[in-house]
Amino acid sequence: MAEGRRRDAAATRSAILASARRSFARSGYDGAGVREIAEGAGVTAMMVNRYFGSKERLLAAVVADIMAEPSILTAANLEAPDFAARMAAILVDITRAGTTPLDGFLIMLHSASSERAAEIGREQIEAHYHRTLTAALDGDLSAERAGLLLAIVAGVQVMRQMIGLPALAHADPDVLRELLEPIFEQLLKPKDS
Amino acid sequence: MAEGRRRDAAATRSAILASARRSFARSGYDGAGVREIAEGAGVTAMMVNRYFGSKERLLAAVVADIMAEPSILTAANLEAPDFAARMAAILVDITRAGTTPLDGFLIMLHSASSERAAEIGREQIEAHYHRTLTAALDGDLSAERAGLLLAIVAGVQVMRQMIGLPALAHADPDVLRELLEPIFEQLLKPKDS
DNA sequence: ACAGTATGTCTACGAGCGTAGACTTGGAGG
DNA sequence: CCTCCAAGTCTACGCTCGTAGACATACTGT
Repeated sequence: MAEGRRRDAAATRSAILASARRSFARSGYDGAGVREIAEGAGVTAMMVNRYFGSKERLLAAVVADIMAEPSILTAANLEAPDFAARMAAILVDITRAGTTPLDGFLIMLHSASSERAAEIGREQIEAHYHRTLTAALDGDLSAERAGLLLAIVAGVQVMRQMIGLPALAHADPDVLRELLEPIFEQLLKPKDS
Repeated sequence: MAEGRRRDAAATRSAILASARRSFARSGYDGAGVREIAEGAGVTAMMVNRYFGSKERLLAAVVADIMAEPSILTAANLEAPDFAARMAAILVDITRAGTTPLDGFLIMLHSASSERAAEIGREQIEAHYHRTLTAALDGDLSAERAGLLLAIVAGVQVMRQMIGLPALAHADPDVLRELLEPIFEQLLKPKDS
């Protein structure tokens, strides 16, 4: 087991959770193995099941953990007058090459081929991101506009981090920000029928 | 083996290719099994390897086959004056619930957790979609704008077909079209510095 | 100091995966 | 008609996966 830690249940649980988060973000639900996750936490595979019951329950714990954290959609950001600009800046920064801070989306995207994982992701995305964003939008069609905003966030993540399309992955962040801002602006501003 | 066909190499090859396309689109590269693909083609698993060498080579064949087909980015569409509207309409129609006509993106998205599959997908996307679209755009930053367009296409696919976010999956197609069109317009129109 | 329990490990299982080689069978040409 | 090669199948391999139960060990309360 890990050197620094000896027989600390809470710390072990956290270590497994953190390792699972990294592995799921990198390889998706199916791609990440319990043994690999355990090794990343400095324990054996069985500890995963001891602490979380099963791999599926582990994923649910990871996703719940992530959703509890602040995100692009914090209240502070949602109420700011320059929300579009903030959102563009955060999205570009967060999806830069070599980093995976927005694990929530990434895990779900990588895991979406697994039926069960997709379901867990959909519930969490809808409950946290989509509901919050919809509530923050004024005007008609707020649910659809919120959905499209999330779709764009997801798409940028996919192309920059999963596919690694060079034109986006290696683009000048300022350029991307300037291109994305008016798009966000367009979806954020009230739509009256 | 299949009833209607008896000992026809070309037909068997096509059947395997078509079945693989369905399976890869549904479950991704890792999720789809060779036995399942073979069964969908009415043959045994070994035929897959006999005809395509390996599962990886089969994926490459499927992707190449898909890329050779006409897509949103046909020359006719690219040159049309109302390209943004066309693109929005096609995207919405193509990602409606229950259908998976744009297998190319979908397979790649579902398979992106597999390192090798992501590489195959990136090459094909860049060579076909991104290059074509970039060339069709006037003005500055055409590569970045093309990349963002593809990102939005990917994002809408992800949210509607993979995640199945209800607000998008069950939305009125006309509403989505109207929301997407100005966004595409914005990225398509020349950007001069 | 010692017992008891929480913590962690070891070995192993059944299943599914991609793949390989030997075998069988159908169907067309002489 | 009969032969022979393409077309397809069968059995099985080595591997990895998630999971289970029995076992070992370190900490803690008394």
